[in-house]
Amino acid sequence: MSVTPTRDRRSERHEATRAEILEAAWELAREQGLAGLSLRDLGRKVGMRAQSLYSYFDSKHAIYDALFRQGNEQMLERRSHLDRTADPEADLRRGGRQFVEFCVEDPARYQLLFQRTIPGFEPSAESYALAVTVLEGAQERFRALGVDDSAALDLWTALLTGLIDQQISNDPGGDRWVRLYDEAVDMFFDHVNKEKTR
Amino acid sequence: MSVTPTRDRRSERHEATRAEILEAAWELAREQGLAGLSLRDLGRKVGMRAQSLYSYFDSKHAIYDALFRQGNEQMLERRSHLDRTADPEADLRRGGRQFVEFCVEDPARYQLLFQRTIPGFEPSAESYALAVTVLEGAQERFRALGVDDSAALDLWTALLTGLIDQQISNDPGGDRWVRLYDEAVDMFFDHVNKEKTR
DNA sequence: GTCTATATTTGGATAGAC
DNA sequence: GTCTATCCAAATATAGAC
Repeated sequence: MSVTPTRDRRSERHEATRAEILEAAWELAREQGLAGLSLRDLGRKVGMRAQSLYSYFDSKHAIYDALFRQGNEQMLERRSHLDRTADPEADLRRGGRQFVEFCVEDPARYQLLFQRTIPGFEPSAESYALAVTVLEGAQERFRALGVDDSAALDLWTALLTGLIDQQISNDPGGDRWVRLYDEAVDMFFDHVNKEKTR
Repeated sequence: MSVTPTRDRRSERHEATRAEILEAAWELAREQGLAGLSLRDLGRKVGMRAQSLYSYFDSKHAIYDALFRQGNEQMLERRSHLDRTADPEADLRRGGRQFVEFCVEDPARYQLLFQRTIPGFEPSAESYALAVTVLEGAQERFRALGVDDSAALDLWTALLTGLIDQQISNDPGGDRWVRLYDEAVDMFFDHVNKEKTR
């Protein structure tokens, strides 16, 4: 008679190896660019042949998908620590700063999650929905602020991504643009509040 | 006795073919992304084998270089039609708008000129210097405005590239972010003028 | 699960005939 | 200047032995 153990040591090991592969993939993406990721290098990094990776992922695409999902989960995890207070402007300020820092701290992740530069890669609808959640959070706070203008949300995202893109493209690892965050947000809220009272 | 003609029909033809190749390269870059450009496709598009392209360019790299140079020349040509008036704020407004439109009208060109996403491609120092010229023009107008703050210039570039990036990434071919230009610039100058009078 | 062996494709690039 | 013929390298992916 066979006994079914409650823990499946085999699949635990499988999952652990999968996680190890993804971690190595992040490192390679950071080192040589997201598009430069190759299965050979990835295999070498985890101590196996490229072909053996197929025991863990169906394709290279599936690896990008898993990375995309991990990135989104990291972002949601980060955002879950943001409390909502009675002051929506302060909430937006903190949310925006967190977003900028999250993006700048790992340009490869930013590229995967928010830019469409991997040829032929489309995130799964499920993962994409996570990203929309973040935008909706911001929109809600704008409404709480009394701003019902969709242009305000678009201007807000443009302001944040402008700082992020300039920081990543022209001063990687530095803070030349990130340090302008408070000033930029002051500017933005001065503008929004002026529009409101018109 | 041989006679030297004043026109060299052979090199004229050579130059014309080079130009034709570059035009085809732009089209391919627009269609399938800048990084997706391949010599095989490029040759097919101009009706020759990939190997024959080597009669016109030393390498694929040399083609990117030539494209980079052309893109910068196009930008400078465009900017040469911008007059400098007695009103530096109006000059900045027009210059910024022109820049946004120039970038948005050809995302592949924007990617080549301003983002660093082609693996291993570094523009020649000469071409890079052209790009710096544009920034210096903006800086000069800020000084004329009485703004001597380098942060203002950085905030200005972040604002413009934020609109551009969002437009290209999230509404290609549309105007969802570009149409916010005037509002964004109003916001910016309100802020700058407030700082000035403090 | 990992390996060897191999298929296939797709790049960039060179040599030499015409 | 263009072609054919080739080379070389790198990449994804599959088959089958162990």
